[in-house]
This record gives sequence, structure tokens and C-alpha cells, in this order.
Amino acid sequence: MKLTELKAIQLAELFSALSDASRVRLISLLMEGEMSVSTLAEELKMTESAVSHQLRGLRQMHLVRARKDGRQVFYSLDDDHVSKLFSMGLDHVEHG
Amino acid sequence: MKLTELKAIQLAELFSALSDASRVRLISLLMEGEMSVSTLAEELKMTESAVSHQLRGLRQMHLVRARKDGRQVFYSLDDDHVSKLFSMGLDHVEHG
DNA sequence: TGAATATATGAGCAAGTGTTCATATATTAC
DNA sequence: GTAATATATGAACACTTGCTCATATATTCA
Repeated sequence: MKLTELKAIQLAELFSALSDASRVRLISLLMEGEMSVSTLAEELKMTESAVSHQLRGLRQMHLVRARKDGRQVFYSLDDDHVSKLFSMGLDHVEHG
Repeated sequence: MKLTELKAIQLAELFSALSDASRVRLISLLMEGEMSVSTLAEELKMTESAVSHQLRGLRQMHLVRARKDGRQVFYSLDDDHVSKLFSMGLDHVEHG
């Protein structure tokens, strides 16, 4: 296996993206399609600020993508690996 | 998708297991086979205490299993979902 | 232009995490 | 029995994280 320290860190960072319930629900919503910050905030019952902060992190990891339309910003998943990880994790939680 | 809050939390907890570089390297080692705490500590250049603390968490999540032999305790993966998640994550990191 | 709306950002803080260090427990050897 | 070894555990502490609140930026509309 011989995992370098760098890759261990990168792996940990990737899994950190899904290591918080708010982000898990956020990504779960984005799996249905792109969504604006305010819609996400409403669905998740979080403030728009909190959602925006989380999206920033996910954006920096290139896990979500932003599309600006007028004064709204629509986010979508920028990576199908993440939805695959998500689905596999969900499978484990449900029938593990 | 309709993710309940409970499942979001459980998913987040699962991914949290891999959200730290030490644990990632620990699990990576255990993918090669069972290993004692002291061997793990030596390989990872961590104290045995730190390794033991981490293993405790993984044990509580049923991700690793302990087998006692004399005064040594050998740990192994207790869940193939985790190695699958690991491999998928590594794939993303390497050719994402 | 100025007001209203949508999102982003920075500071601050409470809660959580991963480590170290000291100590406890369990097993083996003498 | 005592000493030595392997692991586990609890407390303490530095560091990180995710939030709120205030403020900034960008866009639309009057």
C-alpha cells in the first residue's frame, strides 16, 4: 500500500469534506441538482452565512462549482467521485 | 435523496473515521493485515498511547477488531466498506 | 443616484479533536 | 510474590472547526 504522508493528508482532507452532518446534507441536496445559496439555507435550516462558509470550503476543494446568475449563485457538484463516496457510505450506514 | 438527520450524522461519523491523516495511515497499514499496537506505533512513528487512543475510536465504530494474544493486541479491519471507501478516495486523490 | 437583495467574508467564540504525559490494568517471566 | 512488558485510559492542553454577528461586495430596480 505504501501511502506517502502527502497522500494521507490529501485523503484525510477529502474525507473531511463529508465529516460533518451539515456538509453531508448539503452535498445530498446538491446531488439532486444545482441550487442557490438561499434555497440551500432554507432547506437545511441554516443561515445563509453558515451555508456560504461551508460552500467556500467545498469550493476550495473543487468539490462544488459555482455559477452566478444575477445576484444569485447556483452551486452544483463538481466531482462525481464525491457522490460515489457518498452513496457507498450511505450503503454502509443503511445495511452495514 | 431525502436524507434524515440521523443518517446525515451517521454518514458524517463514518467519514470522520478517515478525516485524519494518522487514521488514514493506520487504516492503510491494517489493509495489509492485522498488526499489533506497538508495530503500528513504530510504523507510524506515533506513541503507542496515541495509536491506542485512535484505535479505541475506530473500535467503537466497529471499523477495526481487536484480537488479544498474550500481552499483545492485534488489530485488523472489521469492515470491508472502509477499505472500499479508502480505495475510492485514493483513486480520486491520485487521478481526480 | 440610492435602496433592496443575494452572497461573501472576517472576527470572535464555544465546542470538538488529537496529542502528550502520567497512571492503571493485564499478562508473562523470574 | 516482584519486575518487566504491552496496552488502555484519563486529564490537560494546543489546535481546529463550525457557527453567529457585523460588515463588505455585487447586482437589480426604482
